[in-house]
Amino acid sequence: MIKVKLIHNQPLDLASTFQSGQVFVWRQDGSWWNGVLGDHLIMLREQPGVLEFRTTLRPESRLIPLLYRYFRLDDDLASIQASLSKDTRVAEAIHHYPGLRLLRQDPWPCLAAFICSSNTNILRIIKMIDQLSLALGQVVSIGGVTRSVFPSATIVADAGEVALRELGLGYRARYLAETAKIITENSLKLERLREMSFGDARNCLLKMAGVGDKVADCVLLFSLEKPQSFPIDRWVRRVLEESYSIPRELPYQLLMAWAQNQFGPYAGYAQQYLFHRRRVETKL
DNA sequence: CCACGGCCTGATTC
DNA sequence: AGAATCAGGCCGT
Repeated sequence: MIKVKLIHNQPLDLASTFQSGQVFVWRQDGSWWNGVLGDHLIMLREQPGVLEFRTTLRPESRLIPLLYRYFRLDDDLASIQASLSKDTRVAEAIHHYPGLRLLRQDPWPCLAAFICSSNTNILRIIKMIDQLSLALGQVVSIGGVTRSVFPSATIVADAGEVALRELGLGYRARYLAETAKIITENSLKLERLREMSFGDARNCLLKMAGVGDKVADCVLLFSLEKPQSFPIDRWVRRVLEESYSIPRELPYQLLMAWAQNQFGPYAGYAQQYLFHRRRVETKL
């Protein structure tokens, strides 16, 4: 159980990155965070310019390129932030959370999480993801920390709607079961959506059960390499109405087009900053 | 294309 | 206290 370090030169704040609603698997335990990526348990601790980690992956050094991808350390965040800061509301949000980064997640767990996210709150999403992993996923542990792997689409499909309902998914059970089944039967590789254009990948997602505009845009942004994606939930809509004098209750597509024009090719980053800032403001 | 009601569930508000 | 509302929507009509 050795500790390994990933040295980087990028703004990175684990707390805001993990708690800004893009991912639901990370838990804080003292100065360490633990979570599961793929089949492996990861523990992370941040020091200036350095990410310290422990993992069940062997050899441990194999995790370094994976973390590099996961945290999108290939994005030059400073220059993205500079270009987004032409917008004063976004600039203000960046000022508060300069180390908030978008993550590059695995598409299936990401899709599943956001199918579960409809009409509910973050606490309950975490609970549902947790229940799915505990009931259907393999156990992984390091030292005293034990977590469970998020089950594959095949395992979820085999479990079936009734079992998912018993895990507390409610009406989302049918959506997740159906989508898992389609993905398994067509051996549809969600990763292939990365190679498609934003519009093509989006249309493909929209055909899946439980996936509408908002869920599709979350999956595109958080796992499919589409940084122009601009998911609009209640919070983001609220910000647009309050800070940009956007009329209330405009249709989703109209708002999305406005935002992509306003914020440009990295509109998704703007969304993440605005969303997180607005939510924290409410709690204050 | 838009508007509307129903839907699982748990916490919070009225 | 018990009902309505809210919470990171989607689906069918």
